[in-house]
Amino acid sequence: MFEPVKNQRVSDEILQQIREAVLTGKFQIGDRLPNERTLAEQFAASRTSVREALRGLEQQGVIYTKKGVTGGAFVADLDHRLVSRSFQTLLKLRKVSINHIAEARLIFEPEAARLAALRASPQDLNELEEVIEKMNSVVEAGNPPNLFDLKFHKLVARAAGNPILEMLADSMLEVASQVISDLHPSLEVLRHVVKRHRQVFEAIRSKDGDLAFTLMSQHIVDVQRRLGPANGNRRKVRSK
Amino acid sequence: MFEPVKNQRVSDEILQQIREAVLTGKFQIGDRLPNERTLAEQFAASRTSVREALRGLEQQGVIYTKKGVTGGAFVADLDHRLVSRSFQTLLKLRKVSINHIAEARLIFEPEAARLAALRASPQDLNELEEVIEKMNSVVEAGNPPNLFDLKFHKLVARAAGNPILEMLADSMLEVASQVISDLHPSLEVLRHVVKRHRQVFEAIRSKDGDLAFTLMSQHIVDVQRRLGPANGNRRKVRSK
DNA sequence: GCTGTTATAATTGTCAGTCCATTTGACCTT
DNA sequence: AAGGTCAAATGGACTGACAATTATAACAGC
Repeated sequence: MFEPVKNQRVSDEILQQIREAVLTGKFQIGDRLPNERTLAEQFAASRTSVREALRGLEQQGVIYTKKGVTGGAFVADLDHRLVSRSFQTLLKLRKVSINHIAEARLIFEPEAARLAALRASPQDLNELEEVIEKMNSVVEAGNPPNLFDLKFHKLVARAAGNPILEMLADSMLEVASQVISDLHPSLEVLRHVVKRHRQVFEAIRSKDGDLAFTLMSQHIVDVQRRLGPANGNRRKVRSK
Repeated sequence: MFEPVKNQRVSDEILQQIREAVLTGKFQIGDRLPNERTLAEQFAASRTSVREALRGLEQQGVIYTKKGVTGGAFVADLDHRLVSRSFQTLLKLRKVSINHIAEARLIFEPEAARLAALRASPQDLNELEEVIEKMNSVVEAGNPPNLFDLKFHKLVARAAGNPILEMLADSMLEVASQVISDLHPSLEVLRHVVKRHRQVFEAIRSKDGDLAFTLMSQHIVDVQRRLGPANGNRRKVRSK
């Protein structure tokens, strides 16, 4: 019924005002905010409070800061990573199991592959191919290819042209990859993964959405099956 | 090739360390962190830097602070609201459209319904039924039922037994529902929604996953079709 | 014995001021 | 020209002090 009269910290009030100014376009992407001392003066507050506000905005991804004479606080170009980061924190803190992630991936990634087949730009295709080849050479050199494996899946999600799918992929893969890389898969397994990536890529390139969907599905189930023995209770559902 | 030797702010280093400690469970939800002066001492840094770190963690939703003698920084029980908020920020900045949300819903909600049919507990079923009836009476009384509509979809996601789906539903639906409620749907439309919810519920209760999937799919497409005319540029892809 | 009031201590919140570090561009020297 | 030096602007860090808030303990009055 009644609102708290005034309880906010000074730094919160400042944060709010700057955030609003940025969100309503009073500052454009890349614009530099007034320097800390000026802001403190304008808000009739101490530099300390201004700085605390700026740290908060930085964490929100709204601004970034640079040092030096040309430095200052600049308006950042917000993208889906903003959501990704908070979602990741949530996943980590809530200790979501690897099985839950696998299940969610199995829902999203095949659809992402299907959409990618319909929407991928030439540049998307180039990047996909490039990352597959990189993974291949790293694998053949006997090194762990986690990063490129990850990147492939992220690129597919990006090619799907829906930032929500992209942010989902980013969040879940980031969390899952830590677990997966701990398994130290064999050379044979890794070669198979590369092969699968190539197949998915070909399906996307030839705009065969259904095929891309199916292949991605199989790929994820494959990898998941390999993880399976390590943690028992997967796929007990679906059997119906 | 070479990494930057050391560039981080003191406050960032502190933020990182505390965040890690919380994420790895060294501090449990509700635990109180040492007070600012102690932290400053432990990190061999000033209180200012510690405070900047705390402001950052607060924005991440990892901690919250209270004043007074029993006050301090406490590990927060992170929930979806943070993700929702960043979602809404992106929506405001038009980095995400309502169509993207619709597309994502169409991917995961039917699957959630299928899983719910297989996994829903008796209590889930009770709650689902209850919320449908509530929505029905609100609709018949001529009031807007946004909250109960929302709740139904969230409950389905929860009944699916995968916290990731639940978090997603919580974050995305919040945003979607605002847009939908702005359309002030007619009594007729609302009655139809209630009917559809009942059908989905029946499918879940009778453990018919495929039926639940199909019905939920249709339901979302239905609602989406009604939104369609209001904002032109949906489905412009796919046509190729 | 209960109730309301008053100290008191712990803690965050805020401030002003100082100095340091980094970065860039202007100026100067060779 | 090339390279070095210096000055200025800016964020980064620290210090010490005080204010505001909150729970608890002690106390006074009835």
